[in-house]
Amino acid sequence: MDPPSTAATVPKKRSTGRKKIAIVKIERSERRQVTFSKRRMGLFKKASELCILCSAEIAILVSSPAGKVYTFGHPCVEATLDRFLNQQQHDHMNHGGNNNNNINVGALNVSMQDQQQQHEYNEIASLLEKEKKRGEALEYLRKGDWNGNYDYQFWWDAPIENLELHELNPMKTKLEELRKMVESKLVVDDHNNNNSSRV
Amino acid sequence: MDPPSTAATVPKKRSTGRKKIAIVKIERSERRQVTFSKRRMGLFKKASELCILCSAEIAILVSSPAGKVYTFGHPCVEATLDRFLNQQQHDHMNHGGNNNNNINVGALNVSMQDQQQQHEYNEIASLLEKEKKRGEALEYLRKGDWNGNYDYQFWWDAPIENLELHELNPMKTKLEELRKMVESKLVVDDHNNNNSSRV
DNA sequence: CACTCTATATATAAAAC
DNA sequence: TGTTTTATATATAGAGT
Repeated sequence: MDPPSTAATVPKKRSTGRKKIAIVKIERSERRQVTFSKRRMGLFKKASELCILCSAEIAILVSSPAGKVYTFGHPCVEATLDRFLNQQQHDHMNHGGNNNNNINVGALNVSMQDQQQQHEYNEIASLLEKEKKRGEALEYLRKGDWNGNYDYQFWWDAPIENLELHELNPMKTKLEELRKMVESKLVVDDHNNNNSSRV
Repeated sequence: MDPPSTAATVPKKRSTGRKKIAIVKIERSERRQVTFSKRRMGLFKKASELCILCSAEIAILVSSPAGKVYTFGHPCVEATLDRFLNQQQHDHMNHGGNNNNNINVGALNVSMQDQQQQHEYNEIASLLEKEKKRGEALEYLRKGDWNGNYDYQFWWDAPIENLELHELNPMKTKLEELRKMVESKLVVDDHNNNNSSRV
């Protein structure tokens, strides 16, 4: 049902929709450029909203691989930069144990910067911890305790085809442990829920 | 499977979902704070992605109404800022010749610092993504979508303790299949290598 | 505050203009 | 590169823990 000659009337699908992409460098320069452009705008928009919604000030400097530098500022880049540099000289923020490594060499220094970055680091580290906890049930199964030396996240990730015999034994043992866990769980559940699923 | 309208047992909707908001200053300080926090994180994440995807450099400085200043930088704030501000005296990072991870004032300092820290940040961010990915699989299973059509590579990632009986049966079946695979592999290996490991 | 959950608002990857 | 369309992937507001 694809009349080549009367194509004009066919409401052709113009897109397959947004695709998921991995966050790794986009190799095709054309795509990279397009993405850069789109995302830079999106970023600036987000920044703008953040400022308005929360009465925050912001300065963003982005340099594209091409070398061009784009900036965004609210109320303006200079103002925020000034404030930032200024605060560094005073540096009276809540600095945990670090009083002021207010070095002041050159126009910039790292004093507070370090603090903040440390904070960011801590934040994301905390997130990571959380995520890890979610997989707590599996942790003990993670590779590392058994004899293999493969860099797989989980021992079962190892491609069996490539394993040596001595590596398979501990694997099998673990698998059986796992199976037992499952079985015992089944019993418990069966007991509690009177659900007669057969094993 | 239709709940007998016993109001008390009805799992109440926990949320009405995201609401559209106007981009104007949020007056309630509590909400403003929460929003600031969420969006700042989102902004930094976007920035991070932009950098990775497009090999861009970036520096973001945000001052919250509370006066705190948060920064984000890739590869680090100074590098980008410095480039923007003064191409002249960018050697401040070397601290007059001593360009290392010296510790000066205070307990923290970090001077060695940003690059290093940023690197760690990136690494941990990457790890976080990984963990999140695994977490997704867990989540689906925990939610009872075991029989769903999610194409996760590792169905066994499910935290058994939290699974329900009906979720365990298919799991067990699969575990046994897996075990058989291992066993058969053992045989092959045994045959080939004449390694008398027992199963 | 830090985190979860849900329902929705937004941001965007692709493709074509 | 700018814009528009389409189909989806993400980000998040609001409420609760």
